[in-house]
Amino acid sequence: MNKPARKTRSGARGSITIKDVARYAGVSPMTVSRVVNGSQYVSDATRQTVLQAVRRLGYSPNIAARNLASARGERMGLLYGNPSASYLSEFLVGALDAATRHGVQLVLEKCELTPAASRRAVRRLVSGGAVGAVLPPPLCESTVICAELQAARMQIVAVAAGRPPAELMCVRIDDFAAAREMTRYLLALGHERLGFIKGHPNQTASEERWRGFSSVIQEAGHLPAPRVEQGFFTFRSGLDAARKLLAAEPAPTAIFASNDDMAAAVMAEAHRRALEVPHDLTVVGFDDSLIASTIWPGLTTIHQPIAQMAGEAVDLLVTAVRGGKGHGPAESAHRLVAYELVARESAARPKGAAV
Amino acid sequence: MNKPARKTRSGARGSITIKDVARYAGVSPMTVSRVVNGSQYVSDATRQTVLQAVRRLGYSPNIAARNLASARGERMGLLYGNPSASYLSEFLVGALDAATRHGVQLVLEKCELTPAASRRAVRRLVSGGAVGAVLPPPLCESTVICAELQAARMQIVAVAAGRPPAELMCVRIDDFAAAREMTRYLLALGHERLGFIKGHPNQTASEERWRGFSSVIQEAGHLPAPRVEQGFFTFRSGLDAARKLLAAEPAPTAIFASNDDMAAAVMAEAHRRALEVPHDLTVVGFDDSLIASTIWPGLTTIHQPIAQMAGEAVDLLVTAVRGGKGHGPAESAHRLVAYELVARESAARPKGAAV
DNA sequence: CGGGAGGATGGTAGCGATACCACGACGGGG
DNA sequence: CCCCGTCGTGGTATCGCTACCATCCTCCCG
Repeated sequence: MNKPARKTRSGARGSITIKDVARYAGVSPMTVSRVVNGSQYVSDATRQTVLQAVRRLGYSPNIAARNLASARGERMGLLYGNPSASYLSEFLVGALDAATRHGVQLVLEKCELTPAASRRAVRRLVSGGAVGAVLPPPLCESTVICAELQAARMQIVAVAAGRPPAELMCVRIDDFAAAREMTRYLLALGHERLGFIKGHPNQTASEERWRGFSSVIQEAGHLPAPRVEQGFFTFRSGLDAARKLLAAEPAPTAIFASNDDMAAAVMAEAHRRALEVPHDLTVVGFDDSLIASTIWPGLTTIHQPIAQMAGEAVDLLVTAVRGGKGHGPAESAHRLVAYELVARESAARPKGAAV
Repeated sequence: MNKPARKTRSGARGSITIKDVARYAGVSPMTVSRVVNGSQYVSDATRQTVLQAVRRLGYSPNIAARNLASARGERMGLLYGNPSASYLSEFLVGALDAATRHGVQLVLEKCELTPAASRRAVRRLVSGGAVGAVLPPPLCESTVICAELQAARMQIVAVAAGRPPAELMCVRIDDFAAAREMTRYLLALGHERLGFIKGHPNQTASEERWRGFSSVIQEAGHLPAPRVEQGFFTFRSGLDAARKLLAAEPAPTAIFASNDDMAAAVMAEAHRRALEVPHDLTVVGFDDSLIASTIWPGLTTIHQPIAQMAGEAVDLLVTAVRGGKGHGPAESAHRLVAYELVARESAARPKGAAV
């Protein structure tokens, strides 16, 4: 004689289980499971009924049970190793949020850019049970890492690569268009003598940004040739580039740096030369990383919805991993998300310009 | 007739289960479970045997199964909402790592500092199934949030509160001692005219740092009174403070800002006045946040092992939640971790000093 | 010296979900 | 017209672990 109480109504803790849904929809638990997991072997009518029951009851699958039964750990790896590190924070927030939503575990792994370190990181990820990996920049550009991961049969999503290889899943903004918009913004303010600091040549996004900038300049036609310096996405490299740009005669009235760290460096160098930003010099960046809003005056820059991108990357990964079982091999998926030009205090009309 | 294969030897995927350990140790699975979960009802001899078996076999419990069976979702909340935001990234890394180690889920929740927003955030956390919460600064100072959380019967760990209430669990560095060390460092370099920028008065850590600084000054005795300005941990407030400090006659040769954002602002202002750091002015910060190593010259500062602290916070939380069941109420636990003075390029001997 | 308290251990029944098979209902070719 | 392949669905057996009891044994006290 067992105590019969407590099993009369669903789970002990009152949460909705798959059985509740099944009963409500008048089907078997199995069918509910199939619907929830997107199996093809369910009639449309049944599927609708079940989905409605799910919605009505507010059912959400118990992750622990699912993992236990399916023995698929469903851990997603997140390889990081970030030179321009302010990125990571927001990225993690977005990724973690999506992971929680899907009930998968996120496993972090730090990774230097050397081949040996890459291999080690990937191995740790594999032995940690990860079945997919998110690659924020600049790791997404590393062919070594990608090759290693693919050899381990992992799904990969690259985030914010400028021109990702077609066979990889990818989430990014349109760097080219964003750079164009920013450049047009500078021209619209009345700037004519422009300076540009390129990003790290290893990253394809750098070239996209540069292409965007120069395409607008060329279209405008009548402008003096912009001064261009090579940077490497670091504050230090921005400082060097700024020194050269500002030493020129005549100096540019506006400088477009390929990321925020370098833009911050331009501001620092400008101040050292007793140039007020934005009164004497307009400075704009790219990324809207933390430093952009930390410093004063705040940096006009291109906002990347980093958290959202990270979230979508995890979404993509989960879909690929789950779908990869039922359907064919993962179809190549590229996702473009919207950027936004954020105008803060670092950009204004050039000094002599008419209002 | 079922296929008998695959259950002959432990799990399908070859992983070690509790039964393997039990068989190896010659006890029942229940006993193994007790040992692993630290129940008191196990004899020492048995415990040793089991532990040895665990080690020998490399057993690690299946988290999914554990969560399923015990119906304890074991989600930990992480409330954030960070003005000095560069903190968050490293914090998340540490917290997530520890969470993965313990097999608990981390649930993020953003939270403004208003009472209404706090209440909402806590409610979301509760309904999300969190049983404990980590509070990074500055949230750990909010009595509203703490009260709300305690009302929801959650375990709380405050991180990096300067002087935490005794009844809260807490992980922090010794702000007082760290500030003392930094101040002594400045004196050892030969600085005598010092400036200090206080942190936000709402945060107890601010006062600890200030007390540390001034205690060393007082002990030294012979120095001119330091110039002190009130800051609020933001770049902007650091700029204002720096302006006042550097306008003084004679100006200080070294400025100690209560965090890195403000120190970065001091450097910016110094450069604007054509003062070279560290040649003309020494600037030091506190926290070793990202900006400290992003800018150039790099900031000499106090390194807080943020990731480690976040990890310990999660450890503490897990222990409290798990232990809270078998043992008495959680004993108050304060954990002090080691800080480190990181000397970068922003501090040097004062200009006129003998070498 | 017996009975009861309580420590140490084992047995059994799930937790909530999926894997795998079985089964009925179609539909088209031989 | 029957057989067989495929679709849609339900049943059953776990997945690895812990809750909850039942049990045995020891030791203390009256």
